[in-house]
Amino acid sequence: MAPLRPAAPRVLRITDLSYTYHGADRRSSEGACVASVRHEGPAESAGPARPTSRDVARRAGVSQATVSLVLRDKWHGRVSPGTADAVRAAARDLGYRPNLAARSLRLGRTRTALLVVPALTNEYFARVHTGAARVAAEHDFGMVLYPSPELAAPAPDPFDSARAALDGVIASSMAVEALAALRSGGLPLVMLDSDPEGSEATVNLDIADGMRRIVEHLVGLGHRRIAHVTAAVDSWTFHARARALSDALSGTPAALVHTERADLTVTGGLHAASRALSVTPRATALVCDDDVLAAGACKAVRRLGLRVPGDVSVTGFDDLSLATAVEPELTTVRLPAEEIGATGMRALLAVLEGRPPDTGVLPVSLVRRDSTGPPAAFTG
Amino acid sequence: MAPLRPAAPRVLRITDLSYTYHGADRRSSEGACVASVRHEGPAESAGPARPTSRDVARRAGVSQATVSLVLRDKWHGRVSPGTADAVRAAARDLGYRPNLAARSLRLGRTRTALLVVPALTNEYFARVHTGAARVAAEHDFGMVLYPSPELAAPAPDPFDSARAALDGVIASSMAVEALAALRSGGLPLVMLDSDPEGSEATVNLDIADGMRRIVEHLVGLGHRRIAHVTAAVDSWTFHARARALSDALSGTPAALVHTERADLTVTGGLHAASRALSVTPRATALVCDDDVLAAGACKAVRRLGLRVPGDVSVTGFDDLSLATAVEPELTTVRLPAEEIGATGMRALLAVLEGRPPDTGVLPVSLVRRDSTGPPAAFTG
DNA sequence: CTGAAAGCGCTTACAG
DNA sequence: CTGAAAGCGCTTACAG
Repeated sequence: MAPLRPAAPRVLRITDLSYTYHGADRRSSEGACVASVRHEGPAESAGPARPTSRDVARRAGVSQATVSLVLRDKWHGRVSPGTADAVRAAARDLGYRPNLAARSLRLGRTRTALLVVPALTNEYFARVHTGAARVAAEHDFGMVLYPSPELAAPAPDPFDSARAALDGVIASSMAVEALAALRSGGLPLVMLDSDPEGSEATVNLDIADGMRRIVEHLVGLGHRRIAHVTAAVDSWTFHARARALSDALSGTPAALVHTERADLTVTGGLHAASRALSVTPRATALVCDDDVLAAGACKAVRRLGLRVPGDVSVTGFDDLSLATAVEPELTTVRLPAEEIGATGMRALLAVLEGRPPDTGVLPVSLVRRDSTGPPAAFTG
Repeated sequence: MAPLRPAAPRVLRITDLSYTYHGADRRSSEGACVASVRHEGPAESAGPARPTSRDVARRAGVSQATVSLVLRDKWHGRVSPGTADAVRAAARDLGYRPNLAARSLRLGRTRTALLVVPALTNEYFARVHTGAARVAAEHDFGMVLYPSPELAAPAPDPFDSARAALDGVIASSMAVEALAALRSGGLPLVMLDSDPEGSEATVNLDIADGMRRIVEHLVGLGHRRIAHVTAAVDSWTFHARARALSDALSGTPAALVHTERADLTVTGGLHAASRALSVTPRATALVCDDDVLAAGACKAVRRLGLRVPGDVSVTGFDDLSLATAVEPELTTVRLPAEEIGATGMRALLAVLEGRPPDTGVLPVSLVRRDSTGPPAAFTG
C-alpha cells in the first residue's frame, strides 16, 4: 500500500463531535447534566444534544404528543392552527429532526428498502438502482444499497451489514448460493432477473427473446458457425442466456460450434475469445454474454490480425455506455435496467401492502451497430 | 414505457407477508392476541411475530437482560457458561435477530456510515465504496450508500432519503452546492477528493501531481500545443484538474491552446474533442479530465480522419476498466480509488472515537499505454 | 382542542 | 451469578 503523505491534521469543532458522544453515556448526561443546562439559558442552542420532540414541545409550550401530531401532519381537527404554527416554528428554530430509530421502533416499519446487487462495478446495476430509487421516492420510501462484495464469496449477510432497519429487499441477479442468505432475513423479497421458480415474486427480463433476436440477426446476415463466450458467473441470468442461445439456434441453419467461459472482465473476454477463435473451423460470429466480454472479444479478434466485423462479428448484451465507447460500436441487446428496478420496487410495495405483486417479464430490444456484418465468405 | 408482459402472479406464503403486518397495529396484536397464542403451543414457530429477546429469555428460562448480556458477549463473569449456552441455543432455535432500531435507540449510535457519491454510473465510486466498506467491516461497521442522483440537481437530502440511522458520513467528490445539505445533517463528516478548505476532515488524491506527470510525459514526447477537455461538473476535483494543468504547463515549452467543456459521457467527450480539434493551429495532444471523456476524444480524432496517437495523443484520468477496453488503450492517471475509500473510513472512525483523523493526500501514478506518442511533425 | 400514559425492543447500571 | 427496572424518542389510542 502506498504511503500516506500526511497533511496538517485539522481540529474538529466540538459541535461536529458532539453527536458521537451524546449516545455513549446518555443516561447520566441527559438526565442529570445536559437537560438542566439546557433550561438555564443559551446552552440550549450551543449544547451538544440533538433536539428531541420534548425540546420542541417545551419551546412551543405544548405537550410532546402535540409536536408529534403536528409534524406528522395528523393534527387537522385535533390541534388549533395557531398551535400547529407554533410547533412548526419551534421545530425549525431548533433544527429538529425526528429520531428515525425511535420512529421505526414505535411503528415497526421504516419505509426503507434494501437493494442487493452483486457488484457496483457494473453500470447495469447503477441503472437498476436509479429506477428503483425513483419509485421508492415517489412513495416516500428510502432506498439503501448493499453491494454483495463477490458473487462467488461465501454467502453474505446483508442484514448484518446494512444495519438499517428494513421493510423489504430487492435482489438483482444474485448468485444461487446468495439466495439462502437473503431468504433467511425473513423480509419480503422481490428478485430481479432471477430464477422465477426460486422466488415468490420475480421481475424478469426477456433474456430468451434477446438471444433469439441476436440469432435471427446473425443468421440473417449469413452466419452459420457461432461461438458463445459465456460469463463464468453462477447466476440464473447467465444460465438462461446459454440455454436461450442454444434453443434459438435449433431450427436454424446455424450451429453453436464452441462455448468458452470467461471472467466477467475485458481481459476475461479477450482470453476466452482468443481460445474460441483458435478452434477450427473458426466461428464467424462470437455471441458474448455481456458488453464487457464483447469489448474484450473485439480486442482478441484484432490481435489475431482479423477485423470486426469483416472477419468476425461480435455481439454484446446489456447496452452499457461501453457499447458505444469502443469502436466499432457494439451490436447488443438493450436491457431496460431502470424499468426493471422501478417494476421491482413497485412489486415490493405491493407485497408490503398485501396486494399481489405485478411481476412479469420485461421486453428487451436488439440494437444493431457496427460490430456485426455478413461473414467474409458469405455470398447470399 | 414498454408494456409489461404479465406472468402468472404468484401467491405469497403468509410467513413472507407477516412481517408486513405485525408492525401496523402491533400494540393490539402483540399485547392481546399473539403473545397469548405464543404461550399456548406450536403457534410459536408458525406465528407471524418476529421473535424478541423476551421470547429467547422465556425459552431459555432466564431473564431478558441475561439474553442481552450473552448475545452481546458481555456475560463473562456475570452469567454461568451453562446459562450462556442455553441462551444461545434458544436464540438459534427461534432464529432471533436483535431489533436494530431498538438497539440504536438505546445506544444512540448505529455503527453505520453513509457514503455519498455523485453517481453510481462510475466505476471509480464503486471502487471507493469497496475500500470504505472493507475497513468498515473490519471495525464491525455497516456501510450504506447514497447516490446523489444528479450532481447538478437541487441539493439532495441524504438524511431523509437514506433513512438509516447513521453515525457519520463520507462524501466523495460532491458538487459544491451539495455540501451545505451534507453539513446540515450535523453528523461527523469526512470529505474525499474535495476542497480541503471546505471541510474539517478531508482525504485527497494528489490531482496536481497527476496532471504534472501527464504534462511531463507529453512535453517529453515533444508536444507543444495541448488542449484540455474538461468535465462540465461543478466539483472541486475538476476545478483542481484545470488549475493543475495550467500550473504544470507554465515553465515548459508547451502551451494550453484551448479548453473545451464536455458532459461527462463518451458522447460529451466526442463533441468537445471535435470542437477542440477544429481550432487552428491544431493541438497535438488532448488532455481529458476523465477516461470516459478520453474514450470519446479518441472517437472524435478518428472521425476527423486522424489517428491516435499518430496525429493526436489523448490522455485520460482515473484508470477505469474502460481505459483498457478501448483501442488504443489509454495513457491515464491511476487514482487509488479503493485506498481513498479505506482511508476515508479510517478517518471517520477516528473522528467518531475523538482521535484526530489521519487526513492527507494519496499519491497517484501515470500509466503509459498506447494513446500517447510523439507528435507527427516532431523530430526530436 | 390538548395532555398524560403506554409501549415498541433493547442495553446497562443497580440491587440482590 | 441473576433479575427487576429505567429509559432511549417516538406514535397513538384514550381520557378529559
